[in-house]
Amino acid sequence: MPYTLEHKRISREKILKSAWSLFSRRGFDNVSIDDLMSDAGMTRGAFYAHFGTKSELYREAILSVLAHGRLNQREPDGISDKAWLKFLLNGYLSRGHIEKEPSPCPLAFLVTDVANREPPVRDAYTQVYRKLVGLIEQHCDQDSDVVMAITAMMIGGVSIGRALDDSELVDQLLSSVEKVAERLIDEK
Amino acid sequence: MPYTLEHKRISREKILKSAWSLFSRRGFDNVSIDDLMSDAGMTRGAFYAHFGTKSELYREAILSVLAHGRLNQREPDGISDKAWLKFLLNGYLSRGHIEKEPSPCPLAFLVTDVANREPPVRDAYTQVYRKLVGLIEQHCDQDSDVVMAITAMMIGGVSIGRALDDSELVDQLLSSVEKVAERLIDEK
DNA sequence: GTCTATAGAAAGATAGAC
DNA sequence: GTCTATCTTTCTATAGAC
Repeated sequence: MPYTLEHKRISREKILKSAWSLFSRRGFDNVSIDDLMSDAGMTRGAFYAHFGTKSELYREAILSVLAHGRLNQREPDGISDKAWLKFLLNGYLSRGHIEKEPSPCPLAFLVTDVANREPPVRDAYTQVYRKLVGLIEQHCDQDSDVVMAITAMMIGGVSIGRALDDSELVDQLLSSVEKVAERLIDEK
Repeated sequence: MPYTLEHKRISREKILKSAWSLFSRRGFDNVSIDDLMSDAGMTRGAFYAHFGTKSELYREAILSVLAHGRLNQREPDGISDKAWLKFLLNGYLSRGHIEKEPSPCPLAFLVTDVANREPPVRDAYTQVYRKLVGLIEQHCDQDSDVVMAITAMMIGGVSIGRALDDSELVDQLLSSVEKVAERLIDEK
């Protein structure tokens, strides 16, 4: 039996990982199934043994953040809620996240892209969004207005940063958002 | 002489208007030149008398906001800077902007889309972004950190709102961003 | 399950008539 | 300047061999 269930699971995970990375960096339409599969080390035909359509993969790739995303990391351990939140902010609002991160945040990298897609994809986005909001809510004792404003700033900051052409301006934007977000967290 | 210079100018403006609307609502890749031209009341072939490539039109459509965008409106007249800014915020962070506006803000509607494109397009986006930042800076006496955070919240709020699947959550997001932005404006 | 080959559709850009 | 017709490429999805 050359192909086990476990082998299939691994192939599926490889495809999801490639999808997360490539869709985020280039957008749904600019990634072909050929691109995806060769990045995952397979060829086109194998794709349909795992997913019914390209769009279905898109949805699954977004949802995979819930299981594998940075948001699940509890390190550094033993620090306070506020400190953890500031640690999160610092990594999120960074040039590294924008330029190099192989598994970036789909909320920021795919906002516009998702808005133009079918309900199942937007539903996946909404689930991930709720997760981020919930997480921030847990780590700072501010009302939900402030929490939602902070997430909007984070996602906005990173997505705008990716669109801008001027790296100085990007640095300024990221650091401004970080400062103001920290101020909002510490208020009260 | 059936085709005057003025007639050409008008055709060009029609194409730009259609491009602004359609690109914003569906994204660059999901709008064909056929779609654009029939929306503008012409056929495909005529396109190339006005623009060299689809991408060139994209850039021009984004830049056209500088001349024709809401940001140039000075109404309601005779009100204070802060009041004008709050008026802007209220319209920007609204379901009407997200759902019905025929000429929406490309900064919010096209963030992710622009990030995946060539330098000339990103340059256009950057110009429009600077314009919005400058405008907000002029109307509130806050440091540039707060100004950039507010723009990130605005653009983030609207673009996320377009991606979400749950209209209650969208309302909550928009109103939260508006409240916190107003609070930041009034501070000090 | 994965491969190669291919069908079928869509879209960007060009050519030539009016 | 605008039209119709067409070339060409690209890509999703399927078919059939191993």
